[in-house]
Amino acid sequence: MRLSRYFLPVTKETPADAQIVSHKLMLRAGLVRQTAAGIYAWLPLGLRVLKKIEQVVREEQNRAGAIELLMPTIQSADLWRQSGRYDAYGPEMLRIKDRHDRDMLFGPTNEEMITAIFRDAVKSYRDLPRTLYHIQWKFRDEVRPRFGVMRGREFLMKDAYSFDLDEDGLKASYEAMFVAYLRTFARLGLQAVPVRAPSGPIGGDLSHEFHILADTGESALFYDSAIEEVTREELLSADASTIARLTGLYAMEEEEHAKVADCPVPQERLRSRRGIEVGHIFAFGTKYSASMGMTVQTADGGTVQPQMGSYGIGVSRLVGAIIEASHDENGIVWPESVAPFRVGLINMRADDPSCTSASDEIYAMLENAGVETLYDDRDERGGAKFATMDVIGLPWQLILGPKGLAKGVVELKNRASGEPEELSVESALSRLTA
RNA sequence: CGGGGAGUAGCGCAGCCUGGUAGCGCAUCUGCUUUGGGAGCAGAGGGUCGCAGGUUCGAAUCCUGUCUCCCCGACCA
Repeated sequence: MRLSRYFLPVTKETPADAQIVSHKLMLRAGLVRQTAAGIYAWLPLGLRVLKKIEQVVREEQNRAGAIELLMPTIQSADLWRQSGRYDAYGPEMLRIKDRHDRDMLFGPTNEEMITAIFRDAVKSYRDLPRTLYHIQWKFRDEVRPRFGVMRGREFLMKDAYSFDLDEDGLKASYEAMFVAYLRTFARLGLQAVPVRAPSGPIGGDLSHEFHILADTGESALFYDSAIEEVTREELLSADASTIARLTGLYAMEEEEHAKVADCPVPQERLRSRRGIEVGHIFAFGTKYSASMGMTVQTADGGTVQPQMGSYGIGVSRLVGAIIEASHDENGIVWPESVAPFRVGLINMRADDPSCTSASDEIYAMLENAGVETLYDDRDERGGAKFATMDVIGLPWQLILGPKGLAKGVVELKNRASGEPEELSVESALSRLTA
Protein backbone atom coordinates (compact mmCIF):
# COMPACT_ATOMS: atom_id res chain seq x y z
CA MET A 1 0.00 0.00 0.00
CA ARG A 2 1.29 3.37 -0.98
CA LEU A 3 0.93 5.80 1.89
CA SER A 4 0.26 8.59 -0.59
CA ARG A 5 -2.98 6.82 -1.48
CA TYR A 6 -3.91 5.36 1.88
CA PHE A 7 -6.18 6.72 4.60
CA LEU A 8 -3.99 7.05 7.67
CA PRO A 9 -4.70 10.06 9.86
CA VAL A 10 -1.66 10.10 12.16
CA THR A 11 -1.41 12.92 14.68
CA LYS A 12 1.32 14.45 16.79
CA GLU A 13 -0.98 15.64 19.50
CA THR A 14 -3.15 13.38 21.58
CA PRO A 15 -6.86 14.12 21.96
CA ALA A 16 -7.58 15.18 25.54
CA ASP A 17 -10.15 12.42 26.01
CA ALA A 18 -7.59 9.65 25.98
CA GLN A 19 -6.13 8.72 29.34
CA ILE A 20 -4.26 5.47 28.97
CA VAL A 21 -1.38 4.75 26.66
CA SER A 22 -3.12 2.26 24.38
CA HIS A 23 -6.02 4.62 23.78
CA LYS A 24 -3.69 7.54 23.08
CA LEU A 25 -1.62 5.49 20.67
CA MET A 26 -4.65 4.07 18.90
CA LEU A 27 -5.86 7.59 18.23
CA ARG A 28 -2.43 8.93 17.32
CA ALA A 29 -1.69 6.03 14.99
CA GLY A 30 -4.99 6.46 13.20
CA LEU A 31 -6.44 3.09 14.21
CA VAL A 32 -9.81 4.22 15.51
CA ARG A 33 -12.07 7.23 15.90
CA GLN A 34 -14.59 7.58 18.66
CA THR A 35 -18.11 8.28 17.41
CA ALA A 36 -20.01 8.16 20.72
CA ALA A 37 -19.20 7.16 24.30
CA GLY A 38 -17.70 3.68 24.11
CA ILE A 39 -18.37 3.32 20.38
CA TYR A 40 -15.59 3.41 17.82
CA ALA A 41 -15.12 3.48 14.08
CA TRP A 42 -12.26 1.26 12.96
CA LEU A 43 -10.07 3.06 10.47
CA PRO A 44 -8.18 1.12 7.79
CA LEU A 45 -5.04 0.43 9.81
CA GLY A 46 -6.99 -0.51 12.93
CA LEU A 47 -9.26 -2.76 10.93
CA ARG A 48 -6.26 -4.65 9.58
CA VAL A 49 -5.11 -5.34 13.14
CA LEU A 50 -8.58 -6.36 14.22
CA LYS A 51 -8.81 -8.79 11.30
CA LYS A 52 -5.39 -10.24 12.07
CA ILE A 53 -6.35 -10.93 15.66
CA GLU A 54 -9.69 -12.30 14.56
CA GLN A 55 -7.94 -14.67 12.19
CA VAL A 56 -5.57 -16.03 14.84
CA VAL A 57 -8.56 -16.57 17.12
CA ARG A 58 -10.46 -18.26 14.29
CA GLU A 59 -7.59 -20.58 13.39
CA GLU A 60 -7.22 -21.74 16.97
CA GLN A 61 -10.95 -22.26 17.37
CA ASN A 62 -11.00 -24.35 14.22
CA ARG A 63 -7.96 -26.26 15.36
CA ALA A 64 -9.76 -27.07 18.60
CA GLY A 65 -12.64 -28.51 16.58
CA ALA A 66 -15.07 -25.64 17.02
CA ILE A 67 -17.30 -24.80 14.06
CA GLU A 68 -17.88 -21.26 12.90
CA LEU A 69 -21.28 -19.78 12.20
CA LEU A 70 -22.63 -16.25 12.38
CA MET A 71 -25.56 -15.10 14.46
CA PRO A 72 -27.17 -11.66 14.18
CA THR A 73 -26.52 -8.69 16.41
CA ILE A 74 -30.22 -7.97 16.86
CA GLN A 75 -32.23 -10.54 18.80
CA SER A 76 -35.84 -11.01 19.73
CA ALA A 77 -36.85 -10.44 23.34
CA ASP A 78 -38.93 -13.62 23.20
CA LEU A 79 -35.75 -15.71 23.14
CA TRP A 80 -34.59 -14.07 26.32
CA ARG A 81 -37.98 -14.51 27.95
CA GLN A 82 -37.56 -18.27 27.44
CA SER A 83 -34.45 -18.32 29.59
CA GLY A 84 -35.81 -15.79 32.02
CA ARG A 85 -32.92 -13.45 31.39
CA TYR A 86 -34.94 -10.71 29.69
CA ASP A 87 -36.01 -9.41 33.07
CA ALA A 88 -32.92 -10.57 34.94
CA TYR A 89 -30.47 -8.73 32.70
CA GLY A 90 -30.09 -5.15 33.83
CA PRO A 91 -29.90 -1.85 31.98
CA GLU A 92 -26.69 -3.08 30.37
CA MET A 93 -28.90 -4.64 27.74
CA LEU A 94 -29.82 -2.25 24.97
CA ARG A 95 -33.53 -2.74 24.35
CA ILE A 96 -35.05 -1.69 21.05
CA LYS A 97 -38.52 -1.72 19.55
CA ASP A 98 -39.14 -2.39 15.88
CA ARG A 99 -41.85 -0.69 13.80
CA HIS A 100 -44.43 -3.20 14.93
CA ASP A 101 -43.64 -2.33 18.51
CA ARG A 102 -42.01 -5.72 19.09
CA ASP A 103 -39.38 -5.92 21.79
CA MET A 104 -35.92 -6.47 20.34
CA LEU A 105 -32.44 -6.13 21.76
CA PHE A 106 -28.87 -5.68 20.61
CA GLY A 107 -27.24 -8.88 21.79
CA PRO A 108 -24.86 -8.64 24.75
CA THR A 109 -24.18 -12.39 24.42
CA ASN A 110 -25.68 -15.37 22.59
CA GLU A 111 -26.43 -18.27 24.93
CA GLU A 112 -30.17 -18.09 24.27
CA MET A 113 -29.87 -17.87 20.53
CA ILE A 114 -27.35 -20.66 20.10
CA THR A 115 -29.30 -22.88 22.46
CA ALA A 116 -32.49 -22.31 20.47
CA ILE A 117 -30.72 -22.99 17.18
CA PHE A 118 -29.07 -26.12 18.46
CA ARG A 119 -32.19 -27.30 20.28
CA ASP A 120 -34.38 -27.02 17.20
CA ALA A 121 -31.89 -28.83 14.95
CA VAL A 122 -30.44 -31.55 17.15
CA LYS A 123 -32.42 -34.37 18.68
CA SER A 124 -29.93 -37.24 18.83
CA TYR A 125 -26.95 -38.09 20.98
CA ARG A 126 -25.20 -38.87 17.69
CA ASP A 127 -24.95 -35.15 17.00
CA LEU A 128 -23.02 -34.48 20.20
CA PRO A 129 -20.55 -33.26 21.18
CA ARG A 130 -20.35 -30.03 19.20
CA THR A 131 -18.79 -26.67 19.83
CA LEU A 132 -20.05 -23.75 17.78
CA TYR A 133 -18.66 -20.25 17.70
CA HIS A 134 -19.00 -16.94 16.00
CA ILE A 135 -17.11 -13.65 15.96
CA GLN A 136 -19.66 -10.88 16.14
CA TRP A 137 -20.26 -7.41 17.52
CA LYS A 138 -21.85 -7.22 20.92
CA PHE A 139 -23.37 -4.31 22.77
CA ARG A 140 -23.37 -3.85 26.50
CA ASP A 141 -24.59 -0.49 27.72
CA GLU A 142 -21.84 0.02 30.27
CA VAL A 143 -22.47 2.60 32.97
CA ARG A 144 -19.11 4.12 32.28
CA PRO A 145 -17.24 3.18 29.13
CA ARG A 146 -13.55 4.03 29.35
CA PHE A 147 -10.03 3.08 28.31
CA GLY A 148 -10.86 3.32 24.62
CA VAL A 149 -11.68 0.01 23.00
CA MET A 150 -10.81 -1.90 26.17
CA ARG A 151 -14.11 -1.04 27.76
CA GLY A 152 -16.28 0.05 24.91
CA ARG A 153 -20.01 -0.48 24.77
CA GLU A 154 -19.86 -1.98 21.29
CA PHE A 155 -17.14 -4.59 21.02
CA LEU A 156 -16.10 -7.52 18.88
CA MET A 157 -16.16 -10.83 20.67
CA LYS A 158 -15.52 -14.44 19.82
CA ASP A 159 -18.04 -16.51 21.70
CA ALA A 160 -18.11 -20.28 21.55
CA TYR A 161 -20.69 -22.66 22.98
CA SER A 162 -20.21 -26.34 23.65
CA PHE A 163 -22.84 -29.06 23.88
CA ASP A 164 -22.03 -32.40 25.51
CA LEU A 165 -23.95 -35.47 26.65
CA ASP A 166 -22.44 -35.61 30.11
CA GLU A 167 -20.13 -33.90 32.53
CA ASP A 168 -17.05 -35.76 31.37
CA GLY A 169 -17.74 -34.59 27.87
CA LEU A 170 -18.18 -31.03 29.09
CA LYS A 171 -14.86 -31.24 30.90
CA ALA A 172 -13.18 -32.38 27.68
CA SER A 173 -14.77 -29.55 25.69
CA TYR A 174 -13.73 -27.08 28.37
CA GLU A 175 -10.15 -28.30 28.28
CA ALA A 176 -10.04 -28.14 24.50
CA MET A 177 -11.01 -24.48 24.70
CA PHE A 178 -8.52 -23.93 27.51
CA VAL A 179 -5.77 -25.21 25.23
CA ALA A 180 -7.06 -23.09 22.35
CA TYR A 181 -6.90 -20.01 24.56
CA LEU A 182 -3.36 -20.70 25.70
CA ARG A 183 -2.27 -21.13 22.10
CA THR A 184 -4.22 -18.09 20.90
CA PHE A 185 -2.69 -15.70 23.41
CA ALA A 186 0.79 -17.15 22.88
CA ARG A 187 0.45 -16.62 19.13
CA LEU A 188 -0.61 -13.03 19.76
CA GLY A 189 2.66 -12.46 21.58
CA LEU A 190 0.97 -12.16 24.96
CA GLN A 191 1.57 -13.70 28.32
CA ALA A 192 -1.86 -14.65 29.60
CA VAL A 193 -2.43 -15.76 33.17
CA PRO A 194 -5.34 -18.14 33.71
CA VAL A 195 -7.17 -17.21 36.87
CA ARG A 196 -9.76 -19.40 38.55
CA ALA A 197 -12.91 -17.33 38.51
CA PRO A 198 -15.18 -17.35 41.53
CA SER A 199 -18.23 -19.56 41.25
CA GLY A 200 -21.25 -17.76 39.92
CA PRO A 201 -24.79 -17.99 41.23
CA ILE A 202 -24.87 -21.66 40.31
CA GLY A 203 -22.57 -23.56 42.63
CA GLY A 204 -19.96 -25.86 41.24
CA ASP A 205 -19.45 -23.94 38.04
CA LEU A 206 -16.03 -24.25 36.51
CA SER A 207 -14.70 -21.00 35.16
CA HIS A 208 -11.40 -19.36 34.29
CA GLU A 209 -10.48 -15.85 33.27
CA PHE A 210 -7.42 -15.11 31.15
CA HIS A 211 -5.58 -11.94 32.04
CA ILE A 212 -2.86 -10.01 30.25
CA LEU A 213 -0.43 -8.47 32.70
CA ALA A 214 -0.36 -4.68 32.34
CA ASP A 215 -0.18 -1.84 34.81
CA THR A 216 -3.34 -0.31 33.43
CA GLY A 217 -5.38 -3.48 33.92
CA GLU A 218 -8.67 -3.20 35.73
CA SER A 219 -8.14 -6.29 37.85
CA ALA A 220 -5.62 -6.71 40.65
CA LEU A 221 -4.10 -10.19 40.56
CA PHE A 222 -2.05 -12.28 42.95
CA TYR A 223 -0.22 -15.22 41.46
CA ASP A 224 2.63 -17.66 41.78
CA SER A 225 5.67 -16.36 39.89
CA ALA A 226 6.17 -19.88 38.53
CA ILE A 227 3.43 -18.99 36.04
CA GLU A 228 5.86 -16.58 34.40
CA GLU A 229 8.28 -19.42 33.76
CA VAL A 230 5.95 -21.20 31.37
CA THR A 231 7.45 -20.67 27.94
CA ARG A 232 5.79 -19.73 24.72
CA GLU A 233 6.80 -23.08 23.26
CA GLU A 234 5.09 -24.93 26.08
CA LEU A 235 1.92 -22.91 25.55
CA LEU A 236 1.94 -23.55 21.82
CA SER A 237 2.13 -27.29 22.46
CA ALA A 238 -0.26 -27.15 25.40
CA ASP A 239 -2.26 -30.23 26.33
CA ALA A 240 -4.19 -31.51 29.35
CA SER A 241 -1.01 -31.77 31.38
CA THR A 242 -0.17 -28.12 30.68
CA ILE A 243 -3.60 -27.19 31.94
CA ALA A 244 -3.15 -29.32 35.03
CA ARG A 245 0.17 -27.64 35.72
CA LEU A 246 -1.07 -24.10 35.08
CA THR A 247 -4.30 -24.45 37.00
CA GLY A 248 -2.34 -25.99 39.82
CA LEU A 249 -0.39 -22.77 40.19
CA TYR A 250 -1.96 -20.15 42.40
CA ALA A 251 -3.62 -17.17 40.68
CA MET A 252 -6.46 -15.14 42.14
CA GLU A 253 -8.16 -11.83 41.77
CA GLU A 254 -7.58 -9.53 44.71
CA GLU A 255 -11.08 -9.94 46.07
CA GLU A 256 -10.77 -13.73 46.15
CA HIS A 257 -7.18 -13.64 47.31
CA ALA A 258 -8.24 -11.60 50.33
CA LYS A 259 -10.53 -14.43 51.40
CA VAL A 260 -7.73 -16.99 51.36
CA ALA A 261 -6.57 -17.55 54.90
CA ASP A 262 -3.34 -19.39 54.16
CA CYS A 263 -1.92 -18.49 50.80
CA PRO A 264 -0.08 -21.57 49.60
CA VAL A 265 2.51 -19.51 47.71
CA PRO A 266 5.67 -18.59 49.60
CA GLN A 267 6.04 -14.84 49.95
CA GLU A 268 9.06 -14.63 47.63
CA ARG A 269 7.10 -16.24 44.81
CA LEU A 270 3.86 -14.30 45.24
CA ARG A 271 3.46 -11.64 42.59
CA SER A 272 0.95 -8.82 42.66
CA ARG A 273 0.20 -7.22 39.33
CA ARG A 274 -2.72 -5.80 37.42
CA GLY A 275 -4.37 -7.66 34.59
CA ILE A 276 -6.61 -7.03 31.59
CA GLU A 277 -9.24 -9.72 31.22
CA VAL A 278 -9.19 -10.82 27.59
CA GLY A 279 -10.88 -14.20 27.87
CA HIS A 280 -13.35 -15.97 30.06
CA ILE A 281 -14.51 -19.56 29.89
CA PHE A 282 -17.42 -21.17 31.74
CA ALA A 283 -18.73 -24.67 32.17
CA PHE A 284 -22.23 -24.07 33.41
CA GLY A 285 -23.93 -27.39 32.76
CA THR A 286 -27.65 -27.47 32.03
CA LYS A 287 -28.57 -23.90 32.92
CA TYR A 288 -29.79 -23.05 29.42
CA SER A 289 -30.66 -26.50 28.17
CA ALA A 290 -33.01 -26.76 31.15
CA SER A 291 -34.53 -23.29 30.97
CA MET A 292 -34.96 -23.47 27.22
CA GLY A 293 -36.14 -27.03 27.05
CA MET A 294 -33.35 -28.63 25.07
CA THR A 295 -33.15 -32.42 25.21
CA VAL A 296 -31.58 -35.07 23.01
CA GLN A 297 -32.29 -38.76 22.81
CA THR A 298 -29.68 -41.12 24.19
CA ALA A 299 -28.58 -44.47 22.80
CA ASP A 300 -30.82 -46.35 25.20
CA GLY A 301 -33.91 -44.40 24.19
CA GLY A 302 -33.91 -42.01 27.10
CA THR A 303 -33.50 -38.25 26.98
CA VAL A 304 -30.83 -36.01 28.42
CA GLN A 305 -30.30 -32.28 28.77
CA PRO A 306 -26.97 -31.43 27.17
CA GLN A 307 -24.18 -30.04 29.31
CA MET A 308 -23.08 -26.64 28.06
CA GLY A 309 -20.15 -24.29 28.31
CA SER A 310 -19.47 -20.86 26.88
CA TYR A 311 -16.13 -19.36 25.97
CA GLY A 312 -15.42 -15.72 25.20
CA ILE A 313 -12.48 -13.75 23.85
CA GLY A 314 -12.64 -9.97 23.61
CA VAL A 315 -11.24 -9.48 20.11
CA SER A 316 -11.48 -5.69 20.01
CA ARG A 317 -10.29 -5.44 23.61
CA LEU A 318 -7.20 -7.42 22.60
CA VAL A 319 -6.12 -4.61 20.28
CA GLY A 320 -5.83 -2.30 23.28
CA ALA A 321 -4.40 -5.00 25.52
CA ILE A 322 -1.64 -5.84 23.04
CA ILE A 323 -0.66 -2.18 22.82
CA GLU A 324 -0.63 -1.89 26.60
CA ALA A 325 1.73 -4.86 26.68
CA SER A 326 3.84 -3.79 23.71
CA HIS A 327 4.80 -0.15 23.13
CA ASP A 328 7.62 2.27 23.81
CA GLU A 329 8.00 6.05 24.08
CA ASN A 330 7.73 6.43 20.30
CA GLY A 331 4.61 4.42 19.71
CA ILE A 332 3.19 0.97 19.21
CA VAL A 333 5.43 -2.09 18.80
CA TRP A 334 3.25 -4.69 17.09
CA PRO A 335 3.99 -8.38 17.49
CA GLU A 336 4.55 -9.82 14.00
CA SER A 337 1.40 -11.93 14.18
CA VAL A 338 -0.96 -8.96 14.36
CA ALA A 339 0.97 -6.10 12.72
CA PRO A 340 -1.16 -4.31 10.12
CA PHE A 341 1.77 -4.49 7.68
CA ARG A 342 5.02 -6.38 8.04
CA VAL A 343 7.26 -3.77 6.50
CA GLY A 344 7.30 0.00 6.36
CA LEU A 345 9.26 1.00 3.27
CA ILE A 346 10.63 4.52 3.48
CA ASN A 347 11.78 6.46 0.47
CA MET A 348 13.97 9.09 2.10
CA ARG A 349 14.11 11.28 -0.98
CA ALA A 350 10.96 11.12 -3.05
CA ASP A 351 12.30 14.14 -4.96
CA ASP A 352 15.29 12.12 -6.15
CA PRO A 353 14.36 10.15 -9.30
CA SER A 354 16.91 7.40 -8.82
CA CYS A 355 16.02 6.91 -5.17
CA THR A 356 12.33 6.82 -6.08
CA SER A 357 12.76 4.32 -8.87
CA ALA A 358 14.83 2.09 -6.57
CA SER A 359 12.11 2.36 -3.92
CA ASP A 360 9.36 1.61 -6.42
CA GLU A 361 11.27 -1.43 -7.56
CA ILE A 362 11.76 -2.79 -4.07
CA TYR A 363 8.12 -2.12 -3.27
CA ALA A 364 7.10 -4.17 -6.30
CA MET A 365 9.39 -7.01 -5.24
CA LEU A 366 7.99 -7.06 -1.73
CA GLU A 367 4.44 -7.03 -3.01
CA ASN A 368 5.20 -9.84 -5.45
CA ALA A 369 6.72 -11.84 -2.62
CA GLY A 370 3.51 -11.41 -0.66
CA VAL A 371 5.11 -9.25 2.02
CA GLU A 372 2.56 -6.80 3.37
CA THR A 373 4.24 -3.45 2.85
CA LEU A 374 3.27 0.09 3.67
CA TYR A 375 5.29 2.23 1.29
CA ASP A 376 5.90 5.82 2.36
CA ASP A 377 6.31 7.36 -1.08
CA ARG A 378 5.36 10.85 0.00
CA ASP A 379 7.62 13.81 -0.69
CA GLU A 380 8.10 14.63 2.99
CA ARG A 381 11.05 15.13 5.22
CA GLY A 382 12.66 12.01 6.61
CA GLY A 383 11.88 12.89 10.19
CA ALA A 384 8.18 12.99 9.61
CA LYS A 385 8.35 9.60 7.90
CA PHE A 386 10.26 7.98 10.74
CA ALA A 387 7.85 9.45 13.27
CA THR A 388 4.89 8.05 11.36
CA MET A 389 6.46 4.61 11.06
CA ASP A 390 7.46 4.60 14.72
CA VAL A 391 4.03 5.45 16.03
CA ILE A 392 2.22 2.88 13.88
CA GLY A 393 4.75 0.28 15.00
CA LEU A 394 5.32 -1.99 11.98
CA PRO A 395 7.84 -4.73 12.79
CA TRP A 396 10.32 -3.71 10.09
CA GLN A 397 11.40 -0.44 8.54
CA LEU A 398 13.26 -0.60 5.26
CA ILE A 399 14.94 2.72 4.54
CA LEU A 400 16.24 3.83 1.15
CA GLY A 401 18.23 6.98 0.57
CA PRO A 402 20.63 8.26 -2.08
CA LYS A 403 23.63 8.00 0.23
CA GLY A 404 23.06 4.35 0.99
CA LEU A 405 22.17 3.47 -2.57
CA ALA A 406 25.43 5.02 -3.75
CA LYS A 407 27.18 2.50 -1.51
CA GLY A 408 24.81 -0.25 -2.61
CA VAL A 409 23.14 -0.61 0.77
CA VAL A 410 19.77 -0.04 2.37
CA GLU A 411 18.96 0.26 6.04
CA LEU A 412 16.80 -2.31 7.82
CA LYS A 413 15.50 -1.50 11.24
CA ASN A 414 13.63 -3.74 13.62
CA ARG A 415 10.98 -1.75 15.47
CA ALA A 416 11.29 -3.80 18.65
CA SER A 417 15.06 -3.87 18.96
CA GLY A 418 15.55 -0.48 17.34
CA GLU A 419 18.86 -1.60 15.85
CA PRO A 420 19.35 -0.34 12.29
CA GLU A 421 21.47 -2.49 10.04
CA GLU A 422 23.05 -1.72 6.68
CA LEU A 423 22.50 -4.47 4.16
CA SER A 424 22.54 -5.05 0.47
CA VAL A 425 19.13 -4.91 -1.19
CA GLU A 426 19.29 -8.65 -1.79
CA SER A 427 19.98 -9.63 1.78
CA ALA A 428 17.39 -7.16 3.11
CA LEU A 429 14.78 -8.65 0.81
CA SER A 430 15.68 -12.20 1.68
CA ARG A 431 15.45 -11.29 5.35
CA LEU A 432 11.97 -9.82 4.91
CA THR A 433 10.64 -12.59 2.71
CA ALA A 434 11.96 -15.33 4.98
C1' C B 1 -26.21 5.81 39.62
C1' G B 2 -23.46 9.44 43.28
C1' G B 3 -19.39 13.18 43.01
C1' G B 4 -16.31 16.39 39.82
C1' G B 5 -14.84 18.67 35.06
C1' A B 6 -15.38 20.22 29.92
C1' G B 7 -18.02 21.70 25.16
C1' U B 8 -14.89 28.06 20.93
C1' A B 9 -11.53 25.82 13.25
C1' G B 10 -9.52 18.79 11.97
C1' C B 11 -6.41 18.48 16.97
C1' G B 12 -4.59 21.12 21.50
C1' C B 13 -6.06 25.60 23.84
C1' A B 14 -6.84 31.18 25.19
C1' G B 15 -10.85 34.70 25.39
C1' C B 16 -15.85 34.54 29.67
C1' C B 17 -14.79 37.13 35.90
C1' U B 18 -15.52 43.06 33.98
C1' G B 19 -21.02 42.02 27.30
C1' G B 20 -19.03 45.93 22.13
C1' U B 21 -17.15 42.92 14.62
C1' A B 22 -13.59 35.48 17.43
C1' G B 23 -7.83 34.59 18.62
C1' C B 24 -3.07 31.44 19.28
C1' G B 25 -0.15 26.85 18.30
C1' C B 26 -0.27 22.40 15.42
C1' A B 27 -2.53 20.51 11.02
C1' U B 28 -4.31 22.02 5.88
C1' C B 29 -3.57 24.97 1.04
C1' U B 30 -0.14 28.29 -2.22
C1' G B 31 4.84 30.10 -3.34
C1' C B 32 10.01 30.09 -2.46
C1' U B 33 14.12 27.99 0.14
C1' U B 34 15.04 23.23 1.98
C1' U B 35 15.61 17.57 2.51
C1' G B 36 19.41 10.93 6.13
C1' G B 37 15.23 11.55 12.47
C1' G B 38 8.44 15.48 13.44
C1' A B 39 12.23 22.12 8.44
C1' G B 40 12.38 27.86 7.51
C1' C B 41 10.20 32.30 5.48
C1' A B 42 5.95 34.67 3.25
C1' G B 43 0.88 34.34 2.31
C1' A B 44 -4.12 31.90 2.40
C1' G B 45 -8.51 29.06 3.60
C1' G B 46 -11.39 27.20 7.58
C1' G B 47 -15.53 28.46 13.33
C1' U B 48 -24.14 29.97 13.15
C1' C B 49 -18.43 29.80 20.10
C1' G B 50 -22.93 22.14 21.66
C1' C B 51 -28.38 23.32 21.32
C1' A B 52 -32.84 26.11 22.87
C1' G B 53 -34.94 30.06 25.36
C1' G B 54 -34.27 34.62 28.22
C1' U B 55 -31.94 39.56 29.73
C1' U B 56 -29.84 43.63 26.71
C1' C B 57 -29.33 48.65 21.78
C1' G B 58 -25.80 44.57 21.52
C1' A B 59 -24.27 37.81 24.22
C1' A B 60 -18.72 33.09 23.14
C1' U B 61 -19.14 36.23 27.67
C1' C B 62 -24.84 37.21 32.09
C1' C B 63 -29.47 33.93 33.47
C1' U B 64 -32.54 29.34 32.77
C1' G B 65 -33.17 24.76 30.57
C1' U B 66 -31.26 20.84 27.73
C1' C B 67 -27.85 17.56 25.05
C1' U B 68 -23.03 15.55 24.65
C1' C B 69 -18.17 14.09 26.21
C1' C B 70 -14.37 13.15 30.01
C1' C B 71 -12.55 11.91 35.11
C1' C B 72 -13.21 9.48 40.32
C1' G B 73 -16.28 5.88 42.79
C1' A B 74 -19.80 1.80 42.73
C1' C B 75 -20.88 -1.99 38.73
C1' C B 76 -19.46 -5.08 34.72
C1' A B 77 -16.16 -8.99 29.46
